[in-house]
Amino acid sequence: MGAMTSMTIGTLADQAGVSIDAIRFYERRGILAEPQRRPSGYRTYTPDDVDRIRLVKRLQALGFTLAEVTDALRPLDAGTATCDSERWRVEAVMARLDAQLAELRKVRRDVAQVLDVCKAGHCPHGRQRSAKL
Amino acid sequence: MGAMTSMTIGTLADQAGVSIDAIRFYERRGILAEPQRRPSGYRTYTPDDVDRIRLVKRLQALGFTLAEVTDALRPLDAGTATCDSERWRVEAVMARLDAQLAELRKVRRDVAQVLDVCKAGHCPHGRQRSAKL
DNA sequence: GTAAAGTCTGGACCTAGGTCCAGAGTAAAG
DNA sequence: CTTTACTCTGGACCTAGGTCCAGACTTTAC
Repeated sequence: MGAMTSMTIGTLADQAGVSIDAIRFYERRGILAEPQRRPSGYRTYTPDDVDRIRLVKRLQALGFTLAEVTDALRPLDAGTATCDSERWRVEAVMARLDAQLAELRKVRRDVAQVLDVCKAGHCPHGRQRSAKL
Repeated sequence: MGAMTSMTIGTLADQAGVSIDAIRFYERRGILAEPQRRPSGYRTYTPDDVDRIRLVKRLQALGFTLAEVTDALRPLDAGTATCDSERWRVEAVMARLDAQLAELRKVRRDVAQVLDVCKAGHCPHGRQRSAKL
């Protein structure tokens, strides 16, 4: 007998830190696969779904749209696709993450500079001070 | 006489890489200050406005909402505030950038791992493979 | 001086990503 | 069993961030 840890939508929502409505919304959008149902019609989920949603939220927080997340996650789905045929998607995500990392570092550097000027007492006020950003 | 490089909204839009409508929208939202006007009513802008919009777009791309950007940029505006009184906003931005940097690195590491498994030929298929993410 | 291109205001409309019912059935606790 | 807590479906509604008119005026190019 397997681990058998299956949960209802409310529990999943709590564990993943999203709303019940959001979960049903993700299902409609295809971000989450159609879940198993009890005879009553109640959806049932596994702990994997918690991880899935958490990952979605992480990518989303980094600026990915839900459509992009769906694409990015496709290699992890449906056994029909092979790793070779879908790997490029993951690689695309990596490329994007790297680009974002670079941009983030640049912005950070620029903002740090503003802060330095500020600390040094040369308050960059007036409408012409943002030239360096 | 000053540099006198002033431009119309269309030029600003081109240079900053956004639409004319977006600029007027930013103005309504207070992200951009009310610009000078010609007697005709035409808005006129300076190169500083190009930089301002570019910065807004950069922060936005990193996941900041327009409201947050407005807050973050307040220290750069209106001469009434002093550097000391507004510096915390810039520091808040820095904190957020650092947090994002950390998160980005983590996600990157996780995604890289998926890719490794993939390359090693152990295709992580089926609905239970995302456990490590 | 006239035509073409640009700008003005104001409001309607759009997509993404959700939230919030209502009305009805299901599950769990006492 | 009854009460209380969940969940179901479907559709209306919401915010953010813009886009897209229409009708009228301004500027630029010829």
